Amino acid sequence: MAKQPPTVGSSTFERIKRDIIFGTLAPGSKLKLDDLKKRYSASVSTLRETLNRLASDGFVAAQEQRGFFVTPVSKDDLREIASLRVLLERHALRLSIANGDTEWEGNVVAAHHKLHRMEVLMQAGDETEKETWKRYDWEFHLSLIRACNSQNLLSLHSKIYDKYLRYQMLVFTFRGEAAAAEHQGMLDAALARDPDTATKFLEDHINNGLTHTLEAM
Amino acid sequence: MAKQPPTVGSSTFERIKRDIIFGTLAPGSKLKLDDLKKRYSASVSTLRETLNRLASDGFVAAQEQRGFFVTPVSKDDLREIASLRVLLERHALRLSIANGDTEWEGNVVAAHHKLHRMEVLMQAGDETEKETWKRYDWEFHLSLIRACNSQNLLSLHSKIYDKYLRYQMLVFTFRGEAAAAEHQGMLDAALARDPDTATKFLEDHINNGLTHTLEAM
DNA sequence: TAAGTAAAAAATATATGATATTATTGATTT
DNA sequence: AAATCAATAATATCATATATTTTTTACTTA
Repeated sequence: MAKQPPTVGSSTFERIKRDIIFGTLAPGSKLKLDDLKKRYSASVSTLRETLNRLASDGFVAAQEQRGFFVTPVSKDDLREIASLRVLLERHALRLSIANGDTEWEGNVVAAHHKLHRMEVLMQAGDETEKETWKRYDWEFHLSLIRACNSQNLLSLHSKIYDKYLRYQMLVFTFRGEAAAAEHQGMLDAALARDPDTATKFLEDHINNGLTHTLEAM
Repeated sequence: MAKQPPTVGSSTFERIKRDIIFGTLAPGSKLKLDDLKKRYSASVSTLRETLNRLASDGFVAAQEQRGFFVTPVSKDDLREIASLRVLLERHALRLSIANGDTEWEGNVVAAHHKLHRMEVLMQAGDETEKETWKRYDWEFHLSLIRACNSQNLLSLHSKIYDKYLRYQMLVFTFRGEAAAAEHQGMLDAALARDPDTATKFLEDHINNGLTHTLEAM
């Protein structure tokens, strides 16, 4: 029962999305089909499908008759994204804390453990694992809200998270101890089933990250 | 300076989306490329681009190697959608009431006027204008939150609104006087710059609609 | 008969080439 | 420098072709 190999379409989608999030494809740059064809070794049909999907997700801007561009960035857009992330993730966290069972707690603890290990490493100056660290960050935040009991909410949140992530990657700098403390605060409050404290830590966490990123832009 | 004719792609997108929202394409049904080709007179490539976009928006479910389906409906999904609409629209309404200028007020009043005219008509038993009525409903709700000052929020909201709309169309019945009163309440509170009352009316409005639809399902 | 399996048919995923339309560029003129 | 127009490039769309995968049908065997 091996997982079937991903189709050209879905793997191209992931690759382009990743390249946009991690800045390999610069904000605002033109996405010429001919270039992409070489770069991702896929046909025009496949690429157009992919770009249309990414456009719907907001990573690509499609201009009728003029083709596709990497969605540009701006401070205002970042502020909007951060604010939406707060709105969605706070809400999901509250629901999750109210609904989560022991299984959920276990997953949260596990996710935090992995993230924390990585944070210690990064604070020691090791920056080789940026991507792993970001993945663990995502997994921790996701684990916290996973018991919110709304697929639609989780799906919306993950889209916003990815957009937020792009801005973080754009000006990459590690917030270190502060961010780690906020994560710890969220963990403790979640396990203590204290939604007010947990959401307070979350809100600070996102807003501090926002300030940090805005300053670096 | 005439608006340029829409491309085959975008008009196909709108048509299929509309057919899903208004139930012409039944929930869960298979979307065979060959059939769609005839029905919308577009090529497979164009259709696949369209379906991929709709999949990203959640109106179509794409199953790898097995093609596309109209996203199924369920009571739980509807509850999630309604809850998200409350979350997003409440938030946007608060921001909008805080930011809106006189221009905004004018647009809100105008949108409500048109909606109200239609509501009177519907209460008199005329059901021929369902689609116009629904458009005016959308325009009124949009006008209220338009001053929220966040493109991202508006865009998220419009996607959720459309999903909610599909459920309403699915079991179409007019809530009549009650809904009209809630609209009036929102209008008055918005003009009075009373966010608490306005969001209360909004929340009731959506939740009553939800109950109404759930009962009819 | 039920269950399983192999062959056939249908549908999808992907690629390519062709055409019409639209944008962009560069040269030319005013 | 601005405006114009031809030449070039790029996109949007479609029709076809092929490989793969699903689904259906027919057939076999327990």
